[in-house]
Amino acid sequence: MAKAARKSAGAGAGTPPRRPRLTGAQRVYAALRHAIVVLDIEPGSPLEEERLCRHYKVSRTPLREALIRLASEGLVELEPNHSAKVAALQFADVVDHYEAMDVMQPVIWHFAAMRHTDADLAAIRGNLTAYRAALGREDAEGIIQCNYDVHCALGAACHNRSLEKAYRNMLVDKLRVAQHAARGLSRDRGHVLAQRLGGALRILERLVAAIALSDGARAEALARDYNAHVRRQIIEILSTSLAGEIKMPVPAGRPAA
Amino acid sequence: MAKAARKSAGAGAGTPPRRPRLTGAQRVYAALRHAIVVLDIEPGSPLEEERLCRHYKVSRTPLREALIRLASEGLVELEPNHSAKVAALQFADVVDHYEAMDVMQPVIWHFAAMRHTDADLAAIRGNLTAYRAALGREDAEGIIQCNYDVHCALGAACHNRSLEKAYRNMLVDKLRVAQHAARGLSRDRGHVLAQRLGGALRILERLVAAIALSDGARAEALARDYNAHVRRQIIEILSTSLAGEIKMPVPAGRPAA
DNA sequence: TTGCGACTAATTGTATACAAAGAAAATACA
DNA sequence: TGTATTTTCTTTGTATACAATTAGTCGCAA
Repeated sequence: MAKAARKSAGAGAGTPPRRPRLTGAQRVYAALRHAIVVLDIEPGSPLEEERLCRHYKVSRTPLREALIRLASEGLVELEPNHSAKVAALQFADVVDHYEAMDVMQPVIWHFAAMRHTDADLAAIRGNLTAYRAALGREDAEGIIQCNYDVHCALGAACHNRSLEKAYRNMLVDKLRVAQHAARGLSRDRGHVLAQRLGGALRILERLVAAIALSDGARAEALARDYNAHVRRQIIEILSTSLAGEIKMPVPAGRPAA
Repeated sequence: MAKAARKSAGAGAGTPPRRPRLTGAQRVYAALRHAIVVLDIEPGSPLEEERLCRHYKVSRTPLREALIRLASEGLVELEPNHSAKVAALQFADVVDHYEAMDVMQPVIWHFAAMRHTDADLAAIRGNLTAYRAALGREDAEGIIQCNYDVHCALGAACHNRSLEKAYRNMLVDKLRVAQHAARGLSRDRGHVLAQRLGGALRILERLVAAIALSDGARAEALARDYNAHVRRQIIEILSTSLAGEIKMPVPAGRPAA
């Protein structure tokens, strides 16, 4: 578990020959982030510093640095003089997330279609191939990670730092939502996920075609389809499989958009 | 300068009776953030830890915590084994920012109109009053801060954690852009800003009316007007007054949307 | 003069010690 | 027995010392 020090999980966004010389804080950050995202650590559970220090074999200084960075990503909650806690994902957060995605996804895909470079398109295709393979293997972990990578590549392709940053932040939530959903699926989660997300793959393949043609309007329309599809699948899984695992306060009396 | 420990610069978003018991790291974070945003510290300049420690009278541990948090906000750049640097704002960043705002602002305003509570509306009105007063005083600093507060209140009123988080991140950039622009205006910056942003105030007043009527479509339309207006004003200021101050590499060969 | 290389100084990364705040437990009292 | 208070203990916040890395300087040789 502790070796989850991916160099930079995202797509091949132009980071120069990154030195593999990682600081301890970076290692712990990556390891903790992975552990939280894949739910190796229970949401809501406290993160006592001493305990984590022993586990990751570092002192409190780099450990705290990792916690601070995770806190600003929203993955852990920090309150002065209290133990850090793994941020819990409420059902309302899932609803909010997909609503936000409904806004961002079409824009990102549109811009990606209009502004991509050849390298961007190649990166997207590469990540999509990996995603297809993961679906074929019915590898739940791989499906989720590769889907994330595809979206990172799309974010990079739209060539707007501001939008890309916002999108990447949302993708972290997406990762967590997907992991929560997958978790409710007992043993055959790979199979179920592959079933449920096969349609998503087809949409993504059409997206690549639209991007190659620089057809922004089509990409935008596909984004709406994609998001509606994925949201329905994930919400169904969450509603049926878990029902209680995730805290599910009545979706609140919010007027519909 | 070091007493810039605003309790929570944002709008009256529902934080319960915050204990005034701030940790040193929080103080330094707030002070440094303010200093960077209002350009007391030159963009690009290095932030040696020892020097800042002496200045803020804390040890390196809390200071580094502040730097890490600022780095994840994008206000400073952190590279292992090198001094932290104040992130520089390129002209391309400004362009990206307004493009992203073109996307987010209409959505935020729409949702704010549809979902606000009475308290939200009151908060927005309060912040707008402060903004109007700042314009009347021709107080550049106040204009920028109150404008920020108004937008924070709007973000809170849309009741979607995901969108609000994304919007708030963008507002930090907005702050910086505005400060950069104001900086190029020599002595009478308050007067010039008040002149240029008078139109923005009128749009915001119409927005409040639309929100009170829960008229989402109107709010959305106003957002487009508002953003177009502000972008034009700010870009004009940046183009004429500075021209060279901000690094302005040719707006890059990006295909238009 | 120029280019390379070792040395020195400065700066960051990490570990650890101590102070302070909070939580839990034990005790005293009604 | 229940509650309030004090005490103890755990856990975080901060300071500081040390290790590791980097940048700059000086010297030397081509």
